[in-house]
Amino acid sequence: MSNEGRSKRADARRNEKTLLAAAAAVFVTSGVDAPVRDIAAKAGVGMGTIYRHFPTRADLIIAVYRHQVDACAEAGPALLADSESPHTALRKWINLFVDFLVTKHGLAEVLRSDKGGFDTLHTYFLDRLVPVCAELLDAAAAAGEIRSDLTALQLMRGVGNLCIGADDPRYDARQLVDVLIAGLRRSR
Amino acid sequence: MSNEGRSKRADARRNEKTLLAAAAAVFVTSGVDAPVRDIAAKAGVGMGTIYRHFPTRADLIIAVYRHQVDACAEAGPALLADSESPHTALRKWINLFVDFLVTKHGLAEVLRSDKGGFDTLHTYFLDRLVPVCAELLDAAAAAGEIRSDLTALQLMRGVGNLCIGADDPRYDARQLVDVLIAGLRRSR
DNA sequence: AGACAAACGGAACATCGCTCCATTATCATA
DNA sequence: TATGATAATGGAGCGATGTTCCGTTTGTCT
Repeated sequence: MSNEGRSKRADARRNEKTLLAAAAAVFVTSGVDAPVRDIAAKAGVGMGTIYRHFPTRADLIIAVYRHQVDACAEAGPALLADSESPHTALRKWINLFVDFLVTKHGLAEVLRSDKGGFDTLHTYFLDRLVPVCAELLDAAAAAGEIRSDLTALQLMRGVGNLCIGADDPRYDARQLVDVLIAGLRRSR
Repeated sequence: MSNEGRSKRADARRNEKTLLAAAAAVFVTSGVDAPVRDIAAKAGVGMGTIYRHFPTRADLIIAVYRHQVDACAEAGPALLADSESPHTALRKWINLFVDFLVTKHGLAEVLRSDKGGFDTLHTYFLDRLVPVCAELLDAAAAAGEIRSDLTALQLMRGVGNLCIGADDPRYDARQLVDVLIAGLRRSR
């Protein structure tokens, strides 16, 4: 899907690039659930073209943010190597993830749910990031720094949920995630 | 609004009861964002009737769950008096709130947002519960048991967010809330 | 150049929230 | 009890949005 190779026609490849740029632009102004028509208009293409390239909205969102998600995933092992303790590495990595989420209006909202056909999006994020999170989590648990009764999947979903509604200035998602991570510390 | 007294016509009062019952029934099967048409059909009335009695969906949801929210709010002071420590009272009260939220499909989802006209719902829950939460939070802070840099509003929103998607059996909202509350404990 | 398939565009259909007002039912009053 | 004022109803209709479908256009290959 979203083939970047030479296998498609030239106009198809061109339109895919145009669509990604248009979608990225619309996402920052109207959020990730902007009307399909708006994205099509911004790109100057018909709606059929969007659906041909990105059958579901999830596919489009994934394509737009793939690089950033990958960067976040790849930062995990590096942090683990560079930080003085696994718990610190975990905290830094989670902060990276939170920074990414809160700057994408509405992304955390649609990331949450298996509802509405956003299955693919949910699955992609989890497949890509849960293993990284698990590595950091295991390291911290092995070092005896945190409780070990929480799975990486649980933690990721919890953090994702806490980032919902971060647009509201009265709600500080970062602070709540801090509290959550503090709660991981092994008691006593 | 939603006058229960003798001031309205008999058929109006009758329809209001019918609507509340129908809405409650539909909410458990289809979630709180079930189509308005479905609720009207279930109640055997026209859609205009719904909008006359409950101008926004939030009004309907509030009317359906008002008693349970009130019960939760009133349980706060009682828990504070009965528990051995304010922190324990806070934990128990939060658990009460979480139990309420996770059993109402989709309620946490719509509770989150100022988006989509659910303002009233958000406001009602917060007006009713934040003062109670603040009392418990202040007591625990005064006892030196928890960090004091978190507002009751922040905490309530965080807990509400963590309850989103609790339908999924792989996601245990209660456990994550436990971790969050544990994170409130004053370090060292 | 010509032909063929890939890609396109946008009209058309479905769903849902919400409004509007002609019609119906209730109730105070004579 | 009959009646008229008016409270309340119901559902067609409008606008917004997601999604499909197919006649038309355009690239590419020979």
